[in-house]
Amino acid sequence: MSGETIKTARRVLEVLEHFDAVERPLSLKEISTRFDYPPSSTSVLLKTLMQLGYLDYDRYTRTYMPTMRIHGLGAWVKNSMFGTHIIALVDYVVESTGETVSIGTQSDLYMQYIHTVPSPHAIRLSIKPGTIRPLARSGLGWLILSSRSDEEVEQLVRRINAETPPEGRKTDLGELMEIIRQIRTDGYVMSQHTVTEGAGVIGMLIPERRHGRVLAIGVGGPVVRLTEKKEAILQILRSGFERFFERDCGDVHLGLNSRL
Amino acid sequence: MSGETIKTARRVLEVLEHFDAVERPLSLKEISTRFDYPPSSTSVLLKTLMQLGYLDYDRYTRTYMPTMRIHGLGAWVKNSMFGTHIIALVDYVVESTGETVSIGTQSDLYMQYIHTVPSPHAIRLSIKPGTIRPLARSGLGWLILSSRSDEEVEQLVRRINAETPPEGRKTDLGELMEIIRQIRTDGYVMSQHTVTEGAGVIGMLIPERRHGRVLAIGVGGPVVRLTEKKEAILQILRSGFERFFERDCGDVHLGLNSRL
DNA sequence: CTCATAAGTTCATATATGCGAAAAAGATTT
DNA sequence: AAATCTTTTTCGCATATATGAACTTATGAG
Repeated sequence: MSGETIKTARRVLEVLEHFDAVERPLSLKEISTRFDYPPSSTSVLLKTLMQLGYLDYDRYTRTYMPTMRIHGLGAWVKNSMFGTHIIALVDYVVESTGETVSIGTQSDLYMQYIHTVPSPHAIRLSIKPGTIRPLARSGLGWLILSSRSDEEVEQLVRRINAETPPEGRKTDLGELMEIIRQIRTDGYVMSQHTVTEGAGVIGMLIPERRHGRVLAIGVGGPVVRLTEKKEAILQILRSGFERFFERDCGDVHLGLNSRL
Repeated sequence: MSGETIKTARRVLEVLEHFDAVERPLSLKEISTRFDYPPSSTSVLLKTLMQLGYLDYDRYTRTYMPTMRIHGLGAWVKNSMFGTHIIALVDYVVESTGETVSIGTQSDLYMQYIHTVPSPHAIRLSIKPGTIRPLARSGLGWLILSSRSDEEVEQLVRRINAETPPEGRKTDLGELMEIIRQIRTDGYVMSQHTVTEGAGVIGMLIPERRHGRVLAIGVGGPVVRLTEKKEAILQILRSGFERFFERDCGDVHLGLNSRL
């Protein structure tokens, strides 16, 4: 499974995110040091971002600062991908459970968190939107797979194993199908310690696709807290669906006919 | 003056901006065609953006879609760079003049629009935030230069001319100093047809620096409309300063002592 | 004012990336 | 089911980019 990314693409986004982290102008030196980029590479990259309109450069303080161009990006995604009702659902579940709530979808052969609202608790599961997890080895990944046909799952597992390097862990189809059958029966997933020791997720499929994508909602937090209030969380999710989705959603599985 | 940018950096931002323009999932082919990128280069780039968390990929619709990671970037810039009072000033001037209003600053050897609020008119001057203009050949550029000492202006012009390719237009210091003296006398700039035929800008220096940066506010639009209501625009700018800035701003020049 | 230090730029070379052509995979039509 | 078309991936090679060392410029300390 290739994890290689284009170095410059990664750097562009690292730099822009770093400005978000510090929230002040930065010098070439500060960025170069922070990411261990060579100064000459950093200089060319920052000049490029200035030319493209994303940064401005003050010769007198010798610092770079983002322009407002960056701020406008992606404003449409929230409504287009989630609609006001899914956003309302997420906010409702955060308020009602007190935990971090995320929306996940299948992204290539991964499960990807495409939206996250963090818990107000100081002790919280911290998930950055965009984060990817193995599709066949994460709670929401299993949940999403449970919406696919057995044949599709088999095909995906074959693909995943084909792209796994020899030293990587292969996915056992039999074990995975067992997990998926259980999820289909329960109508939800609860996974503990699967990705992060001590952390878990309780999730359900969202009874609506967006842009052809299966979406899953997950409540994440320390396993101890999740275990204590598991039944409450499930009830909150169910009542959230009733409240924010118009149609009957007694059977939240989107069916074996996943190619819509 | 080197206009070269790193190809991949440019592509990263072109792709992300294109999603904003179309507001729907896109296939590799659509992106490749839109920008005339080779398919193999497009494939690697999109996979990289997925790995970095900015896009998700749906294998079934074979389309990419941004995640919410992009949406959070730059949210702090508005308040940090402008404060609520400069934002309020801009909105007030847009409402009162009916024209596009922008904030410009010196960025390296350019004047850069770092924030823009478009006019509600259908016929409006359209300026994308981040856009750069020659410092010595634009209205807001001259305005910003008017806040520098004569010595600093001379040094900048020398630098600009050194970086101008042989076939490019050199800046005549004498002519420029004449323009700048006039602006210093008037307390504002009105430029017509300088960058875009038929378009102009009326601007004043903002009586406050942010992060060490000189800021200029400009009202842009068709020359005809600007000429008609020039005095009104100047009055609106002045009353805006009085309203949104606490200190006395009778002399909006920030002084010859520009190194604060 | 001089010297030392720090930051940023330049340039030749090494390496990563981009490209085009071919191949593979998927979808549509017959 | 087979053929055809479209989209995406693969791979060897050409080109762009990244790097390190040296140089230049700017700043701060004495």
